[in-house]
Amino acid sequence: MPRVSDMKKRLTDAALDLMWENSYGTTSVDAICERAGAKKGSFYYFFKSKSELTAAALEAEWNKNKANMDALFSPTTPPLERFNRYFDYVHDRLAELQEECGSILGCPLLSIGSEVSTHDKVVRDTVDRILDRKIKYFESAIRDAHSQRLIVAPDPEAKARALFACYHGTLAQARIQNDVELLRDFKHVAMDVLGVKHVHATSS
Amino acid sequence: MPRVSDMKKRLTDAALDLMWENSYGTTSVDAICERAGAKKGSFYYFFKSKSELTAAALEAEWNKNKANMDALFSPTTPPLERFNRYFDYVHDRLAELQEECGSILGCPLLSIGSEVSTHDKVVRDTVDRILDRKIKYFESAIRDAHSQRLIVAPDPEAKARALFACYHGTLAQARIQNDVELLRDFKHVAMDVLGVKHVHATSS
DNA sequence: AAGATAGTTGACTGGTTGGTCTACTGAGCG
DNA sequence: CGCTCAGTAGACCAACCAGTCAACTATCTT
Repeated sequence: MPRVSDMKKRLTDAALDLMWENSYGTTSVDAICERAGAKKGSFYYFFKSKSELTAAALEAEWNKNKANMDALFSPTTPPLERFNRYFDYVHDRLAELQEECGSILGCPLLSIGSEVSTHDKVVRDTVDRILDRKIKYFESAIRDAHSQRLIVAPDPEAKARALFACYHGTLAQARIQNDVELLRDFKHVAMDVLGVKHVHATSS
Repeated sequence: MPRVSDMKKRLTDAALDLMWENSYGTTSVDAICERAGAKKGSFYYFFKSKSELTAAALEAEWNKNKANMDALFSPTTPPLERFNRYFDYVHDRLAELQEECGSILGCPLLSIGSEVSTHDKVVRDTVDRILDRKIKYFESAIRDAHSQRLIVAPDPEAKARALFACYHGTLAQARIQNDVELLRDFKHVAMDVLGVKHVHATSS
């Protein structure tokens, strides 16, 4: 078979970078091509539309991150510790990106998802699917914590969704205010949401 | 003074409607004009750019809602009850809008804010300012709850921010999944975040 | 009635958009 | 060598974009 090319990857990488830093709507096909060093023809050779490219980019990003998530949420780590490590990891990563590009970028799934949800079924479904997969990490950590009697969570799925939503709200807030410190405190909020008993000296 | 016109209001209303349902990026000046029944010239007579119009629209929306917020968060209402009423109100409102337009729309401030935060200072600052004002309602309710010993919240501002972020994350999630039910459960999550003791029969 | 002022009109510009199309290139296989 | 075929090139298109402008109109004041 003739010729192989890394162009597909270059295009999805470029797209994700631009959409993460800016937004889906303001990221043009031309801009994606330019950053990927591709010409229009190549773009439409690999993808039949901007929204298909976006779906592919999000899936690719997920695959890149999966191993990392698996490690952070390894069953060999105590369940509540998994959350701490995950939140630390995201905090550090976003802080790093902030130095590169000057802005807190939040979660691309959430930003892109909420931007296109009402008018792009392809991207929306992809976002939905990936979010579901991510929630599964939360869910099983919560179930483990429950079975170890660290928390009371008779409905781990609902608890996971709630915590997930809270975390993503905080990420969005951090993006808008461009303040990474909002993420530092989230660990404690998470423990509240999970219902971990406080080690406070306060009574009443 | 010659001639009065409601065009400014029609423009901000149209803009907010369109941006709420779709997004900032996909809402064109032409589309705003069409919905407002205005011509290009009128638009640029009142506003010098799309982002200035957006800022004005968000401020106008805030003013429209302020009285309502004041009532919901009235100091005459028991502090935790204020939250219940507020969450119920938003839930009902979004459910109503869903019937009209088929989608859960979330919070326009958050969607627009997170979309433009990295590249539109005017809109970003407006969003930031209004979010701050909204958090104040949470903050004073939390402070009241604390002083009535309903919760333990030595830092009401931080607690308010946390709850606010959690709520907006849930709104975003509801928008993406187009599922209003996610909001119904939030009341309980909120009580967890606030640290209200459970009335559960369950013992650890 | 006259004039000042607040608001309206729509044609126009120059650049950008997502997307199409045809001609081309180069690596590997027989 | 020459064929095949994955991948590349870039000109082209119609629609659309934000924004400009000079002419126009309606209403109030005097």
